[in-house]
Amino acid sequence: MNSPQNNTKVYIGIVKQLRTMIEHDGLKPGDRLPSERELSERLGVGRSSVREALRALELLGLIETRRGEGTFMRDFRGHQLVQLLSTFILQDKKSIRDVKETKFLIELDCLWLIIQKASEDRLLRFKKWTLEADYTDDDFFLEIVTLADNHLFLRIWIILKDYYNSLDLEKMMITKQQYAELIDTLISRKDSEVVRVYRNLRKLSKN
Amino acid sequence: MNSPQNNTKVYIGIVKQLRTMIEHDGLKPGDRLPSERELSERLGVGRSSVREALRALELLGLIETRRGEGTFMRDFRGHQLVQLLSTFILQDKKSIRDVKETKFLIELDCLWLIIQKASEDRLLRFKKWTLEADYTDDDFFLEIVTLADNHLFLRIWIILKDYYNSLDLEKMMITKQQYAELIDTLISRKDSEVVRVYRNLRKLSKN
DNA sequence: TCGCTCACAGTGGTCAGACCAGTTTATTTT
DNA sequence: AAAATAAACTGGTCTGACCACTGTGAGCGA
Repeated sequence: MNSPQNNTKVYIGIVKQLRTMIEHDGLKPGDRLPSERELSERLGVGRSSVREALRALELLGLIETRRGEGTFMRDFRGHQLVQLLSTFILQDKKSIRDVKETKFLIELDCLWLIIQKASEDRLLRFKKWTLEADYTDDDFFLEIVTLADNHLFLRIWIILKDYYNSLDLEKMMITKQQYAELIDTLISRKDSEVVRVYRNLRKLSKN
Repeated sequence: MNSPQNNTKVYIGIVKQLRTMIEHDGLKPGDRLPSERELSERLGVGRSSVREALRALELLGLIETRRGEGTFMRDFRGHQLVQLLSTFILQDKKSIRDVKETKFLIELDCLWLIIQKASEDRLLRFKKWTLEADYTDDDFFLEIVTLADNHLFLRIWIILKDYYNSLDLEKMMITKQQYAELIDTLISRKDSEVVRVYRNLRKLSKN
């Protein structure tokens, strides 16, 4: 499906070559990449072009550079993307509302995922933990989102959380009782009509 | 201009200054940014540093450069970020499963948002459209996600959709009847217990 | 006056070289 | 052997140069 990219910029090509290089050499987080000068020579391009590619990857949080040491693979998390996406894209009031809404719905999605995926026994322990755990809002939902076992939701949620906190808004203050109530409700609805339709659609989407 | 602070890289500072510049001048998608050389002079930094900042923003899909013309604000969409995030981050099978799961749940979230936000009348027209519209899967859900009026969900969904399509997987084939059934169910549950708990939590999160 | 050509200025794209500021490694000195 | 020093890296930045491309306007001809 690759279109004939006639006007492909050099740094984009470098990014792609880096990607295959990383895959081929099996580079993992923490591993070191070749130096800028070596890449420049090996790929037959100028060092500035290499740098443009690296800076882009750095901003995306995929690599990390340390002066005097080198360039390293990074354990991708939200990172810089957070500040940029947030400060650039999320400026008006409506956007802030969208963030709240999205964060909230993702948290509920994860709660739902946990309940759908967990066994009866696991579910009881989960509910018990909900009531007993000593947590702040962030920690609580971080646990929820982690338990949902969906890395993508985790990534997105962390980004939203960081942005949300940077807004210095009033925090949600929800009691443990309310959480427990929600979980109870979701559990009791585990076989409800809505969920059944959800399930059907999901089954279909599993090719 | 920039006091050479220890750890702050110049191009990061430039990105931030660009951001405030865009905000201050009220630049909108399609508007032109100052040339690289002018920015270089105005900010008191080298042109290569300016370029590193611009390339990073370009990769994020925030700006667009046209040789011979200039640099322009972009109407942000998934863009390059898609291919990069996808090829770099989403490689193993579990990640693919996460993408499907996330895409699916976001679509349901948006459906839920529409139903929650819409008036009785709007809802009827929506349901009618669901049955009558001639759409592909993508178009249908694009409409759903758009109607949900949450730009963040829209952005994320487009990214996921593009990645999903690039996988060359079997498409979901769901009938209009099934869609309608789901919508009916969601509407009928609009005031159900689950939704009420959702609402309560949401109210609390509205500080 | 109108319409066309064409040179020119401006813009992004790229490169090479230079220097700075750190880190690591090898070498010398103690 | 240990410590101090020097050399050889690394990324960070700036400058100047050249290319390819675009828009403009001066100048020419009709």
